[in-house]
Amino acid sequence: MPKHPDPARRSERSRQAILDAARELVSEVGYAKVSIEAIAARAGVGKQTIYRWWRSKGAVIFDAFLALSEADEGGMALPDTGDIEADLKTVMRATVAEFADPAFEGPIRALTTEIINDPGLAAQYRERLAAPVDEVKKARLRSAQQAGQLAADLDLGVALELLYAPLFQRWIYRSGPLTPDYADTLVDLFLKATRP
Amino acid sequence: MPKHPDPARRSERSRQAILDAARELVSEVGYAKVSIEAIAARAGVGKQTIYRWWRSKGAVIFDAFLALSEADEGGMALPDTGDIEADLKTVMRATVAEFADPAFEGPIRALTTEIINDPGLAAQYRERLAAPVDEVKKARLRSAQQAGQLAADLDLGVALELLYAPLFQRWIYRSGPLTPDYADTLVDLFLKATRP
Amino acid sequence: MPKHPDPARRSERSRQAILDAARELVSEVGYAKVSIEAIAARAGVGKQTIYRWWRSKGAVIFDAFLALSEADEGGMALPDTGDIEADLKTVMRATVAEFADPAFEGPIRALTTEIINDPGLAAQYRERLAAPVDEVKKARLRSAQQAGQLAADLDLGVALELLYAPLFQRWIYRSGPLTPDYADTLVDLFLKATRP
Amino acid sequence: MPKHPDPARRSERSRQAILDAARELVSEVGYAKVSIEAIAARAGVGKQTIYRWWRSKGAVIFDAFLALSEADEGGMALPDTGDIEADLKTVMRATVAEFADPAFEGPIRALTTEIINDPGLAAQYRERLAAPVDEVKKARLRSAQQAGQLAADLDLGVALELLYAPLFQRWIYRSGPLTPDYADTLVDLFLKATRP
DNA sequence: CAGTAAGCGAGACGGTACGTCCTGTCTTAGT
DNA sequence: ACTAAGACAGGACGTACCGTCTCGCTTACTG
Repeated sequence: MPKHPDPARRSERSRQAILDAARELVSEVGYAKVSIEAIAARAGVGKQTIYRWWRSKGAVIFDAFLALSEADEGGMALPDTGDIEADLKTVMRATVAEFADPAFEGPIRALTTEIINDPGLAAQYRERLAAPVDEVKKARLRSAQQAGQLAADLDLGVALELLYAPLFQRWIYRSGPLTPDYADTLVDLFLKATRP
Repeated sequence: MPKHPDPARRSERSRQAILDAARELVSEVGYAKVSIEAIAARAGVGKQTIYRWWRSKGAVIFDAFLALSEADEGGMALPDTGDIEADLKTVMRATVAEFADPAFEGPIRALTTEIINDPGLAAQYRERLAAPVDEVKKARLRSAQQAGQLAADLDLGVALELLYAPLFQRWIYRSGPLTPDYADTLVDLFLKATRP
Repeated sequence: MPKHPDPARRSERSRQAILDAARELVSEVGYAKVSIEAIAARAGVGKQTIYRWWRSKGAVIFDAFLALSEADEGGMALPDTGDIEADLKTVMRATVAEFADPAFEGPIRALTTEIINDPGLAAQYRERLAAPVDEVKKARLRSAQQAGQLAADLDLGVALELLYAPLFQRWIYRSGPLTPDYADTLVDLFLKATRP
Repeated sequence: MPKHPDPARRSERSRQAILDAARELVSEVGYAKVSIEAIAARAGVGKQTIYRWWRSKGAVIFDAFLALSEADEGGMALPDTGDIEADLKTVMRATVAEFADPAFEGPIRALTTEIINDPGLAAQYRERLAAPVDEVKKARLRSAQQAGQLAADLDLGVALELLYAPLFQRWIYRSGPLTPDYADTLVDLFLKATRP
């Protein structure tokens, strides 16, 4: 049985220093070149303190960004003008812009890399990062559904996949440009596929 | 000026030994734990010989799997019974099964990891692995298009994304089961989105 | 002012457990590989309890063996048949045998290592371990002196050095065999050097 | 079978840098506080290069001092005025002074520590450091023997032990002062024990 | 006879060093 | 010229301990 340290004795100051250092280092040198040694040194912390509480470099960095995103969780909401097409295009154009933003690239590619190879991290990602965001998106779709703009029997989970996955895949493989036009195209196809 | 080695003098025997060793090691210990040293040792080759011809571990392993897949490139074709729905469901169910196959997992996740972080590898992937396969798929869609089963103005590249990306995303994030039903659902949505 | 803990409150049970654990560990893994952490763990004791009462690993282990040897201090006496040559040969042969005993080796080499590098430990060694034993030996020599078998002006401390140091040095450097013959040779030389 | 690296490929420049760094560090911070990491850093050498050629810190430092002492091996000779008592007193007083010299202490205590616990090192010490020196001393004794000043059947190895070991033991245990008088006393006892 | 201060087991902490592994470069011999 | 072999400087790995530092708990003295 793996022994877990007692969380009650955990030093909050060290935890914060580690997460901060991890974030800084990732943005300075890139995910791949971050080492646990460097995080420990930057945080002014013994390496053991990292190994005591995280299983891997990926887990630390994941936590670092998780903590970041959980901070600004509150004020998330999608526009709801009643016009589902207009609203989705607004949102998808914003998403496309976000994916095209170079500052966004590094950490997210790194994160995705880790998630691909670590099922545990994937589960955490889904539950703590993706799920809350998806829930907000589903709320907007549900509203449209009740307004009769989307098929009543539409599975909203699958719907989100249909809408977002093409964009995601194109971003991963860099297999095409991420433009507002592309966002519109995806919304058009999505609406055609999901209308009553 | 970087000196490029003379490809004419390249030892074919060493090249093969390296690619074989790379393939074996990936399946034995997993992508992350494969090292260039280990490949060299297994192949009975000097490390320099690897560094001379490849830029990174990722490039070697990519080449190793590329060579493998280029071997059986010839006989690829999709069913064309005239019934686009049936044909797509057949293909998508097969694809779903392939993604769910554990033997398929390791190497592909590793490959995807590399592709995410290396634009050069991504380009190679698209051109040498994805493009030929996509062409075959597009041929089937074009046939349906000409039969009036799909919208005439449909962009086939986008179409492929719409069809396959949801599956791909679900596989990456392990965010849902990969079942025949799911394949059917995707085909249904796809056909609804793309019909004339 | 360095604060000294109050010896009155010292837990005898912990003290014993620590000394026992130290002894066990030394004989199990050898002096060099014993750590204070291991002693504490084995003794079921907090590390601080060791640091509170001892200055170093060496001090603990020294104490452990000291306690051991002080236990059987009583019944020590050298043979006195009146024949100093025979008596010394008996004793020296026994000493040679003791040094050649593998079970004796490990701890004593370890102890000597510590003593060489720690003057404080050396002093303790001389006063608490060597002195009592030397006193017994000197008593026998004094008896011989009074019987006119040894020079009246012989310094008994130097005499003991002359008798035992060659053996000790040979043992340290492993520079020659430790045999009964060797013991006899040393006694012969000693007696020649010290007779009236 | 332990694999030994090929000595032919060994870098002489690295070897020298390591031995120099080892010597410097020992005299700067003392044997116990020297680490292999520090030697490597000071020498501008990878740790692996040290581990490749030496088994332990002790072995490196031993080699460092060995190399040093082998440098000035040539001009060693003991005085031979024909008066063995005067000559030995000269030599022993010098030896006593050497042992009492604080600059001499550190490294030699450290060396002795290592030798005690490592039979391999002890063998090297005897063969490469002690033996040549002992040979010179034996030569002087042999000369006295031939002049009829020492017993003809005296074993010169044992003789050296008788002469030097008491001093050595007193130095190790710090069990008495190292003075010229003490040197004289030892010579007197030695000559009494070994005269014809 | 409570109150309090010590010693105690436990173990997290900032650190240092360990010995191993691998990287990418360089050198030597052998085709 | 290219190769197999492998030494090299460098640096990160994950582990083991160091000696210090809280934590609550128990125990024994004291007011």
